[in-house]
Amino acid sequence: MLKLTRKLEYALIALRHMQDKGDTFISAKEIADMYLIPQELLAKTLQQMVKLNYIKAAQGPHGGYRVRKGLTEISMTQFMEDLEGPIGIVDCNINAECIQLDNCNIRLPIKKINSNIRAIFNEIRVGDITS
Amino acid sequence: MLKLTRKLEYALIALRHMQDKGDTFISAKEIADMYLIPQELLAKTLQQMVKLNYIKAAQGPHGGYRVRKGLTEISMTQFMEDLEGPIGIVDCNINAECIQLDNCNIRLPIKKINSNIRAIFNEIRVGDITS
DNA sequence: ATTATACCCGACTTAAATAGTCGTATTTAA
DNA sequence: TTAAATACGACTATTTAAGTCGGGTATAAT
Repeated sequence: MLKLTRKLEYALIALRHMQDKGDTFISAKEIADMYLIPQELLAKTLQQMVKLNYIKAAQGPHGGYRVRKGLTEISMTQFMEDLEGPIGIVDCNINAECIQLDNCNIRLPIKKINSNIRAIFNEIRVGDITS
Repeated sequence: MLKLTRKLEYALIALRHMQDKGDTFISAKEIADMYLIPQELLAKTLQQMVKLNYIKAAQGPHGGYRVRKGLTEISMTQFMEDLEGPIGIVDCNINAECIQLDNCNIRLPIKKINSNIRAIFNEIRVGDITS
């Protein structure tokens, strides 16, 4: 309950590691070995972040990834939702497709909690975690 | 990601419904029918709440459950953890059994986020949702 | 006493989400 | 030409959450 996904953890760990290394390209293997993360899984996550323009990739030997400037300013909400889709502690906060909607007697207070949680992640920037 | 369990939703819906009905005993079936919740599942959850002394049960015809006074003062953190176990957005916030612990480069900021989320639920009482 | 309604409880099954693996192709530095 | 790296999609496994079932006990009403 209320867990972050591993993908997100791995992404943040990787970003922080890359950030520490400055402008040099870091391979998925290096990060996977260092933090004992399954390499293929990490690789997929890094590729996703390339598409999102969060990081830049270089192919070939001595290739790898490096963080793009500006990433650190992105809010955690955006980061998390880009990687994993919308945040919502219950489904009706996301798709509003619930058979009980009209009937539901706890909808409003739950919605409020949900926005409190979003607020937390809105206030945090990726850079707060990775630098 | 970051979802509440249905069990928790069902529990809150049931509590609110019972609360609205005052001191009369309400059957699991009545609630299940009204909110389209699987009856057996709801029943199990209600039974768990009886053990936790959150509600009182009466057996036999016209039996059912009713809310105990004082429940509304309990914090959501306590309520959630009683029903579903410890809250932690990552595992190392719960059991501290992670092979990467020493190595982990995002542990502290994540821990801080975790306590922010706990803080939200600490400030909310069950009664804020069910009455 | 009997019956019907409701709680009690544990074992089981199913479904969904998350996590992880594999194979193949492409790029590029040495 | 080779080796090291990314790119990408399909596949499998694991874990967690959700839901079901069967048999038991209590009790009010008749």
